[in-house]
Amino acid sequence: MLSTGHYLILSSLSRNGPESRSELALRLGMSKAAVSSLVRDLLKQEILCEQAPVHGSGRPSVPLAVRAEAAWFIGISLQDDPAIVVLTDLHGTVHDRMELPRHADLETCVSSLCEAITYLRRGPRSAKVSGVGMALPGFVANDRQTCLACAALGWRDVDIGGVLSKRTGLPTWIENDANALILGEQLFGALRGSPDFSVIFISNGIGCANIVNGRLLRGYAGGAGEMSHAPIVTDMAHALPCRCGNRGCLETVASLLAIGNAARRAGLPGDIAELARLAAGAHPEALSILHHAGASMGLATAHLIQLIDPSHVVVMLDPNLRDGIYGHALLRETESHILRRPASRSMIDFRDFEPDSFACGAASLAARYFIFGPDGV
Amino acid sequence: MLSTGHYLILSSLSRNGPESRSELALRLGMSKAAVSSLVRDLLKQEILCEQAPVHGSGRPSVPLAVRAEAAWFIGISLQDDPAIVVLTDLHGTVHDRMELPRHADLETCVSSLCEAITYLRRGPRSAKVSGVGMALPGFVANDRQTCLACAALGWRDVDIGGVLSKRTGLPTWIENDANALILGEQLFGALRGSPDFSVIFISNGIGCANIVNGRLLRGYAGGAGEMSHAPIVTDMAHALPCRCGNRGCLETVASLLAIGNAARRAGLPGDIAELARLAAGAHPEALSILHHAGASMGLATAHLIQLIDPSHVVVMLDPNLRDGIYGHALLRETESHILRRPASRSMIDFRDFEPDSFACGAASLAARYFIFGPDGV
DNA sequence: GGTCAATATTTCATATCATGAACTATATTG
DNA sequence: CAATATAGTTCATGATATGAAATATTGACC
Repeated sequence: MLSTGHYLILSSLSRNGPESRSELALRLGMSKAAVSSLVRDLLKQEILCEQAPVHGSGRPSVPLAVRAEAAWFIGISLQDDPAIVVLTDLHGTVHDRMELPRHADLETCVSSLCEAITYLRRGPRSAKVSGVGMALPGFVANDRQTCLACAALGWRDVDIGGVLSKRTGLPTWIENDANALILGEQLFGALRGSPDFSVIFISNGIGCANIVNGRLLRGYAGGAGEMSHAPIVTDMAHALPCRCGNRGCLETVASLLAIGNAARRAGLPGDIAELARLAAGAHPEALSILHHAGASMGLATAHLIQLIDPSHVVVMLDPNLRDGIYGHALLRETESHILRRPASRSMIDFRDFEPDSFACGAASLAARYFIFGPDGV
Repeated sequence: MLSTGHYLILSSLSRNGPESRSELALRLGMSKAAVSSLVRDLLKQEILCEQAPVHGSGRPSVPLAVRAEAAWFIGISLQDDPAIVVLTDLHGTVHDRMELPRHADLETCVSSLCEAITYLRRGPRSAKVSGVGMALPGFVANDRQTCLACAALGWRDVDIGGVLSKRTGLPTWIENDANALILGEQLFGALRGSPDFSVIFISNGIGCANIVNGRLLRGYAGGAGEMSHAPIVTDMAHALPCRCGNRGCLETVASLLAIGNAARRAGLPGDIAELARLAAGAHPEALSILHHAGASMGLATAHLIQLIDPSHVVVMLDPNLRDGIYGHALLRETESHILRRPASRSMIDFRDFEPDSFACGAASLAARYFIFGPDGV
């Protein structure tokens, strides 16, 4: 069994990349003796490995790294249809994947997922698969087991975590899709280790999550990051009703669904790629719709930046939108509404929608437990 | 010297109020033996005291409490002119206070403050004064010593903490005014121990700070909570220029200064109390100005709630505004733009502006160190 | 090539700290 | 008064981190 000390080492190596025993001791404020002994255990258990020595003056230091093959994880995304199930290693690399229809019926859903999991666990790795994570578009209880509400699947108070855990015999964690995404980014992604950043994704809906002080910002009722229903259109003459009951929410103008609807209302094609092509050809209505959507998104992003002050905002969206007037309006509107920062670089990183992002984030939920331990250092 | 264990006990008692040794052991997950021994030390050092036994069945339990007189703190507010200096005990009760002119000149400012501190430290308490905290309207560096920028005082990169510390011989912490306010509320106030809440104050400027996951949300560059420059007026025909260089910021419509300016532009008195009186008498222009200001404040508050999801939002403002159309518009606009929560109670707590709030918050910065220890448990 | 200085890592006796079990203390209840 | 229940203490024990000294492994310099 691993102790708190072991987990400290593991999480530091995972966050900060390979480091020698001496560097670890310095960073963690522990004695070299303690680190040495803890590392010995982790090497014996083949969780860490030694890398090629680094030569300086004096005895070379031996960087220690987390072994990718030390543990494997299953990640499930119900964010969209089809559902995606992946098998990742401890570095978040996907080694195998499956797509299957997303079933709303709990029993059908669980059986098809379990079948996929059994398939992905085949072979010698089986014993080292350490947990399952699931991302879904909805609210999840604090126990990270129960889905409190999921409009897309029609679920209410569904103990999907408990059921999966019982059927697979593996510990299981459930998360909201945006939260899973940012937790994956924090553990595996380019922004690994950054203590303050945000992720926004724009698809049929709009999702947002924030890491602050190195931890996920959940809020009092788990509703933090609900950018999607930010009151953006305040001119009530133009505010559209939203499914949440209010009017003028961000998602009524800036989501793919909203853009498609607006286009159809104007007699244009509802398909995003086609609409973007029209806009690129200077079609005035298409330009207007996409500009309004992008600027609204930018305004909401400015609110986010002013309130939360992240170091980066990762924005995942369709390349057609990113490269056209939507992306341009988003950037311009954001930057014109935030206080000038000393670093003049843009803090917005566009990123393509990659199909496995959510499933990877889901797998990271289980990996997190392996790396940070039961107390979540 | 106190160990981590001692600070665990101290912070638990401070957060959760008096508890017996057994209750502490349960809450902190420590053995009764450990708690017993740690408490013994703290009693001997007169940091804790035993309260009257509570009788149940079996041996009565002895609640332990933090002794208010165990330590004293100096709190300085430069939030407004005059500056305020208070002496508080470990419970945040003000025992003595002084007001003095707020000097922009560093040397004059420091000398007058030191004089006040010397005066407040007179008498037998002197030895138990453990630290100094200061709140000022500006940006503070991460070391909590240097004021990076303060428009009201014209300061830039002023090591006010270092100077005060050297002159008084006491450890000193500097904070932004809103941050000091919320940290005081977290340590001493009614919301003590709540892990997710926000504080907004409305005076000549607008300040905001948030506690999330039990910690202050500072953001990447210390700029979190900058609600004051949230882009609220998006209709550029009506957006007023703001001192930050943008247009339509919240503070150009909702701050006392902005309200006064708007009133004067309309040929009305700039004084808030008088304006409120006119509005109460149904003066249409006064009503319009105050409604617009309050609704703007409410819109920004809705953004805050949607993004951060606090359990409470404490709003400190002039009673004249709270009880009139401003407060009403603020509440209505906020509630009409947030997702319905299961608990239908309002999450907004109005509170009067009390003159010593900021100085008390400042004192809490030093008290925090005494209670949580150097590692800030 | 040999020696020295520099740095990394390990060893080990020791100090610290929390624990569990047994014990003591002090109440209520009948 | 005995039985019962809960609070708090004592103490031997075990786990864990520590500091200092020893060992290991290199580059630099003569």
